[in-house]
Amino acid sequence: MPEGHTLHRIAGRHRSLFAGHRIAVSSPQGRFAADAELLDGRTLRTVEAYGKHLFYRWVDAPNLHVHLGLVGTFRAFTGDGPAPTAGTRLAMVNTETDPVATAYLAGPMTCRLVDDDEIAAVIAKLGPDPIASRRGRAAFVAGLAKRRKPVSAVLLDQSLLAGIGNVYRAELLFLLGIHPATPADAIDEATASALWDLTVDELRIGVKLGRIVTVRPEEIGARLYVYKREGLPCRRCGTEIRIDEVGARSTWWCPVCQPVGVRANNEEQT
DNA sequence: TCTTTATGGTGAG
DNA sequence: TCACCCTAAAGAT
Repeated sequence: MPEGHTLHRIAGRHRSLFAGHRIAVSSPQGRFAADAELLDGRTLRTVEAYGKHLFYRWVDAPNLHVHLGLVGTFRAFTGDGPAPTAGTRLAMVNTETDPVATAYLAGPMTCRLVDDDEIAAVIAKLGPDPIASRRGRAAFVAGLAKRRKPVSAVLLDQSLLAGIGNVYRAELLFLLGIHPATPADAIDEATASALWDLTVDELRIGVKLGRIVTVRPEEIGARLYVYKREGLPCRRCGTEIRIDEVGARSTWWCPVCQPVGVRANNEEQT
């Protein structure tokens, strides 16, 4: 499910399954039916991911912009896949390859046709995507220094950094020993820089593994340090993990490993 | 068979 | 800050 790593995984998979082929496009649910007709039978040129957004570029047809939101899912199959569910907004089928390839999109927040300018406008509102490019550290560090809100809230701001979601924000702050309520502008430059570097590394691990795994060294069955672990012992110090609301969303932290204050644990820097 | 929950974002007030 | 959108899987009954 969707943080930045998921979208880049989907883009890569869909490029390999569909790009360069004529694609049968339909809307089993019906809500995208009129637009699907404009894409049906067209050749998909490529698929791009930026932050949590997906862009499908076609030959002689408008671009498709998809954002999964909280509940959206994109499932892909090769060979005989299942029939689409009733909620399938968009179905793409490539019969030009053997085995055939199918993708079903359900529950997206956004599924619309756009022109190139609209894609540019979407990207212009986003901060650097650490998966798309390692460049962006300076902009991120400068952006943090300008914001007074708690760093845990700021990390979800896609205009500062595109692709981080609720899991990564909790895990990244744990790894650096930063209390979630720390004002963003109270974080020193070295720590902010380390936060960017760690974000790049963790998101890329997520793309590679296909899921968010921050625990190191990898323990059997353990993927995350704090996310959704309230009341359970911290994997490093045994203290009960806490949960609180930040910006209307839950976040989790260890009160010992992430003390109030600005002291960062820079052991993650190598 | 319900009810709940979710890794997200927008727009109204 | 809150209501709301969207679907599917997991959990409760």
